[in-house]
Amino acid sequence: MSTAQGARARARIEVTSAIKDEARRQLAAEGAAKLSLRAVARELGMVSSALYRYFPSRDDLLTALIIDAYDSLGEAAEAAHAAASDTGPLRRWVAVCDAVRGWALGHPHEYALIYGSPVPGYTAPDTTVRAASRVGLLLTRIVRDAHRSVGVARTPIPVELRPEAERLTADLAPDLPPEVTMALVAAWAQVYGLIGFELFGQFNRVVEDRETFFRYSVSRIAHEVGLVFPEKE
Amino acid sequence: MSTAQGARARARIEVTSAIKDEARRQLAAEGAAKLSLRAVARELGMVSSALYRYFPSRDDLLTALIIDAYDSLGEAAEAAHAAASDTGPLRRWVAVCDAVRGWALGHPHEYALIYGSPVPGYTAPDTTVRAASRVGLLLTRIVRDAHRSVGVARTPIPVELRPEAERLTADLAPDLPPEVTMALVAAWAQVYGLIGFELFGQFNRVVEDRETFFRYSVSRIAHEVGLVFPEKE
DNA sequence: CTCAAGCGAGAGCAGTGCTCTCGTAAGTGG
DNA sequence: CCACTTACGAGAGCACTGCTCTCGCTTGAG
Repeated sequence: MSTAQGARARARIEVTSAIKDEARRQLAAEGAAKLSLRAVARELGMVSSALYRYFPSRDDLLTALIIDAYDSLGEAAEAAHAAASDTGPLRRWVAVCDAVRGWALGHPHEYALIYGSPVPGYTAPDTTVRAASRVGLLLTRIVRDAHRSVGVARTPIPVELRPEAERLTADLAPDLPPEVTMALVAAWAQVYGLIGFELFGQFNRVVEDRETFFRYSVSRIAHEVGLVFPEKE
Repeated sequence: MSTAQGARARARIEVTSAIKDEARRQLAAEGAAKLSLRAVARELGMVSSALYRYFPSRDDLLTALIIDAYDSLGEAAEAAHAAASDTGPLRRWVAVCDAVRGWALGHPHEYALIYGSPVPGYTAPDTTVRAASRVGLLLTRIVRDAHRSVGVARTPIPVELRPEAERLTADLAPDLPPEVTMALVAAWAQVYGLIGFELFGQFNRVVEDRETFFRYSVSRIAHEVGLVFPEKE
């Protein structure tokens, strides 16, 4: 139904994706700030005003790129998870984190776009939310599986956090103990912190062997969410 | 020697700081992307070209703002530390982290500027490094004090990380065990991750009581660097 | 007192996002 | 099969940006 319904429509999605491709190229090359509609149009051999038939504004183009980036990152993470599906939870956890880091290093500007400072007056439309949560859901799944199979360690949480933890658990993973959901959310943020520091140069002249450092830190974070530590290397 | 050496020089530093103030205002209001030299000049009643007598380019203005932001953040952290100087290490740790988070929430655009995605082709000049490391040094000091007074817990690190950990220790805190320095660097990155996720909206519709969540998470991270956990509330 | 240096003003260049209008080509209803 | 609406590309134009260059005035050092 969506295929071959008029050459017009087909051409439209083709041009749309050509615009996104060229925009992604410029984004990767120069960063979001230097992404220019006119330059994209120029490169595609069209005039700038024509581009507005496809994206109503530069921000809309950026939003489209952001969603694609989330999806690309999510796919990379899921692929890594699938490749490690026959190993234990800890190794899968590390594999997924590694994949996220790898994607971030390979697509620094796109990573910055989705996890760095948001563009000026930008608030994420709901469309992005689903794409954005893929990695988080994946990590949740790993912990959930681990919980089902071997059980996870728990650290008590203070009373004032209990309501928060229970709401979170109900939303994310009702089958997990609240302590774990809590730690899981924090863990994901912490992994993001490690990647961000590396990517944005805060580790320059501080950490040298960043891959080893990352793997180690991420393992410790995994321990925090209850994944058993002394899993066979 | 630096005071009152010619009205010319005095006027210069006055205008320079007036420019920075107005630029900071625009930065806070609209974000780095919308900071415009011409708008700054306009607001100050001068013509845009005059501004180039003080800052050779827009990037140089931004760099100046970045250094000031680092200093402002560092001061906030150090003030919080001083205010909690008669308490235990864990509470001081939490106080400093809290101050950093507070500063970040109060200056989101400036925080984004220094810890979010770096501006386009920008590489931090050495001038910024010193200002940038103030918070890290402060956290190091807390852990170092704790180590001297009560000792800190250690978690063994894998062999492949030993050289890294030892180099790091030599650079940062020779009096600390390598396991701790290692964990400390990771901890700082993780704290940054928590703040970043909150600031950039990743906790929207996920975490509600963010202050409590942050304090708790930061306490757990403190535990990771060996600060004793069951310190009296 | 002289004179080079510092400074502000203005014009100007190349670039940007975005709007509007105008022909033309494509697909649709009669 | 033909008229008509719709989608689209081109072009001109507006307001804005960072940045450069030149021109005079002011200032402070020699």
